[in-house]
Amino acid sequence: MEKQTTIKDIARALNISTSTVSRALRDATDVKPETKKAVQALAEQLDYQPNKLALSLLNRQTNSIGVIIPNLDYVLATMVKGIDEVALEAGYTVMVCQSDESFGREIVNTNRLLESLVDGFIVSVSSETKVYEHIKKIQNKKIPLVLFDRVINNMQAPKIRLDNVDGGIQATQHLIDQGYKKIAILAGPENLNISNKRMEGYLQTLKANNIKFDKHLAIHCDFNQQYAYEATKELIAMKQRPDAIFTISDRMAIGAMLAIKEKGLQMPKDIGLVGFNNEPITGLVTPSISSVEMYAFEIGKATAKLFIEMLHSEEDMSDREIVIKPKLFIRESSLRIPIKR
Amino acid sequence: MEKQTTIKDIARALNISTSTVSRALRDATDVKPETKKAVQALAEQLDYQPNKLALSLLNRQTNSIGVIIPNLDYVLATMVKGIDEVALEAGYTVMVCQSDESFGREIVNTNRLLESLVDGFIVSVSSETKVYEHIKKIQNKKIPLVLFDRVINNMQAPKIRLDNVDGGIQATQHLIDQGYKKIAILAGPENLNISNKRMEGYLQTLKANNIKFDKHLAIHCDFNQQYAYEATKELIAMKQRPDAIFTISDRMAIGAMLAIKEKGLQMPKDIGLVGFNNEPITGLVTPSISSVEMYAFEIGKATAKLFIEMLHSEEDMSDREIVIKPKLFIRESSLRIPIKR
DNA sequence: CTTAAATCCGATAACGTTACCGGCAACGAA
DNA sequence: TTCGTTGCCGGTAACGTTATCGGATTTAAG
Repeated sequence: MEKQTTIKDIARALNISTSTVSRALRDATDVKPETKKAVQALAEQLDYQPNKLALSLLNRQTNSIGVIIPNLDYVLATMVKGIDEVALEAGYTVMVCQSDESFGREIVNTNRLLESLVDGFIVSVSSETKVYEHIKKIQNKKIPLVLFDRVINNMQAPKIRLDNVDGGIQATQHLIDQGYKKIAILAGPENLNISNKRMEGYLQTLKANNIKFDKHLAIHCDFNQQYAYEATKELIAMKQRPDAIFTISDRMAIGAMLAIKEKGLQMPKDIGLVGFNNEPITGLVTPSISSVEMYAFEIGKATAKLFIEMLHSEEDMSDREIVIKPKLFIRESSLRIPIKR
Repeated sequence: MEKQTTIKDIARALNISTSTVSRALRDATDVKPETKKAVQALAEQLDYQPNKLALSLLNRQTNSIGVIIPNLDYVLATMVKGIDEVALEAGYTVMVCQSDESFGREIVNTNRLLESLVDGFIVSVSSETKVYEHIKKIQNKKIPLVLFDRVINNMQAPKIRLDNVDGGIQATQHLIDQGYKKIAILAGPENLNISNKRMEGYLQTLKANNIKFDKHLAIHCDFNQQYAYEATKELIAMKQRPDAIFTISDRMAIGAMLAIKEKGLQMPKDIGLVGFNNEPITGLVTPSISSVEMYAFEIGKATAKLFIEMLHSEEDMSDREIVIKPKLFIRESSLRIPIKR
């Protein structure tokens, strides 16, 4: 990597001062038109590009956003796409750091970006993360922070998230409406808030419909297809097996589907299934799987918008919370009774 | 965002010079132990973090890598994961910019990162990209560049890519071995190199097996499920319809599968299907779809390794080309004759 | 012809950090 | 006592850029 052309090179070549070059390039008023032209021509010729580093150092802003996420699966990749789009539009560059669900890597990533490389943070915490010192550190340094999707509940920061309780309600109520009586739930890790909220919706709905909660029908397992497959095998091996399963992700729904098929049970007749995320795959498998759409792209865009608003506003926004409503998409896996309109 | 503590703050507080503080923090030899301790203690207390911007400006290196990719679908997200892992290990931060397959956004992203924000580039071009001026600009400025996956053929730069021709050969030969006679191909956009190479493998294999190429059986369509669905509908509506389809992505294979099912044809009996990428979904749909594994994670890691080697070496590496061998995973969609071992 | 205003430009400091050089003590040796 | 040698520290310049101020020259106005 060789030395890039700088304002000094241009100044030297034209025998003028760097100040004048700087002004000429920014098309300031107090530069003679000829000088301006000469400078701009030479800049063009030498392929001059201003050094952002120097500018950032001077202005104390980098015009870049640090995005900390646990992985790049379908949902988060979609959210990042939304963030990216809005950020690009607003002139910001996005630095995406994925922790691969590792607490340690989340901390490393955060610290790296903290070294004055970004103007602020957009964070979704990993499933391993139970302690939030590294996030609090961002706040202590008064650096703008927005939480999204996997938000931290008792943290004073703007948040954008899905109404996960409502998602749980929609899924569960739908299964009840379809005549399912023993509804199991495959939840995620116990400390994962989005999972717990979806389960809360499930519990609320059972109660509202006077169905007693059977704790054997609620299984926490890792956010992954294989575990869901195992867990489902256990569920449907019970003497009083459930007649429906609500999984809090589509990956898990796929795992459940595999176990159900293997056992030779029919969906939706013998057993109903509802997933979460509404990934494209849910419409492609047989039977197609009902799933709760979480509008990931919109959440991403809303997050970036809120973040940029925060950067430009003096107002304290730490109480802001944007909650997106999910929507159940009903497909074959849970539709026993035709929907009336 | 408030002012962060700097070396000056510490110097002022302890009534010493910034030079001494700097040395004390770097644990240099020529500082009195007491001074050193005092400085380090105060730095700890004030949560001092060195300003990377200032360092980068001084050392002319940022320790970050710009990654330009067309999207964040399964394959590229997996590759990015690989890049990320190696880069993190080596102390680099990765800036991922996706162009969303837009030529314009690719240029914007490149220029943004060019403003001295990254030490080099890892690039996979968008499917829209037919002109490479923005990439050449990187090279003109003598900034390290590595191309991966969707490489640019006639560009003098290190490349890491899949042996796409071989992937095409494996898929096509397998279909021929399974007794399919009229094998169609769903290719991507016409200027997309990876697509053309896979097709080249297809053509070579036909020739090697003395099968005449029928140009009506080769369809170029957008890299997407919907178009593949439409194209397949046309293919199987032909009077002499193909008895097998090779699609150059799994997304397209899914589209083809939907069209085939809709028509009531059976896989693998009536029609065989082979996809590309070996996405998890191929093993989950019914029938499961044979697909060519491209080892995306390994490609990502190899790319980052080569890139970092390039940064630290004086040697000209622009002739380097790492080619990864793909491997066909045979599943239900194309298996008519049991494989003998 | 003088004065005020307009036009154009350069010097300087600053952003945060480190490399480099030089200086001042204190100390031991001659 | 004198002279080098350490040990410790401070000053300065530099990375690339811009904001600010002030100065010089030209132009316009009286």
